[in-house]
Amino acid sequence: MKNFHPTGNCPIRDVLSRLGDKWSMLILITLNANGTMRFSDIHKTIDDISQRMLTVTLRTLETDGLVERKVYAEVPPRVEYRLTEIGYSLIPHIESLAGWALDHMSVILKNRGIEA
Amino acid sequence: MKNFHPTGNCPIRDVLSRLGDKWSMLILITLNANGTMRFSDIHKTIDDISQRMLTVTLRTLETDGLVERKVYAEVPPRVEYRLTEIGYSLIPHIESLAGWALDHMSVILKNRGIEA
DNA sequence: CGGTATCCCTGCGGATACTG
DNA sequence: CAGTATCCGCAGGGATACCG
Repeated sequence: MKNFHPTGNCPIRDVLSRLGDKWSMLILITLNANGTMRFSDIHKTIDDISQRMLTVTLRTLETDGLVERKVYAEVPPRVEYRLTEIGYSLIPHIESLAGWALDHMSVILKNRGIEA
Repeated sequence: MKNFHPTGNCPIRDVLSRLGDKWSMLILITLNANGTMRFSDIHKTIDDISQRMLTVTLRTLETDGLVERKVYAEVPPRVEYRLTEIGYSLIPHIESLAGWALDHMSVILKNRGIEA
């Protein structure tokens, strides 16, 4: 019987659990689609995210090394975000997942509808 | 500026948010690796999931049409689970994501370590 | 502009006990 | 064996207000 947590904690689960939060993937593909973006640009593009969660999620992505944060010493301040190499390498996999979702969501949503 | 929620709610987000929960992907790849499995088999394979969450997650996957549930009228009861076609079609994308995680987790975990 | 700080609430998911 | 039912804690995340 094959399992996926060989012994102790599984680092794959750990890494993937981060991407499974509400905003990470969306921010990543947004940065990929638009290149370097300012904080306010991301916020305008994903307009239903709270300022707090945008900051928190970006910080996590930065910590993990998926996003690079660049602060310019100007007034008013300017902060730019872009994908790192490793962040960029993740994009195809997210896109493929999104592609699958796009292909199958109509069926899935229909399936859910029957529950009513 | 490209965004990913054209108007109103985005169904892609909706579908993906289900997979983003704690157990769905793990159950799917477990079923894929082992074929048809009984409830207790899945539980033994993923031994740190609670009985409740295994039931709940399996029901959701069944509702979405990713997993098929087959009950045998026996005593003691036997219930078998297997991937549906659509569930099976998702596997490669999960595997590719897991592969990426496996490739990059050492760097990511190291990056996180610096925060201490 | 790009954040922090604070408060608070929802709901995911764990623990435990019971059942057909 | 394969579930339900119930209770409950906690973390994710929203709203609001304030700051350099």
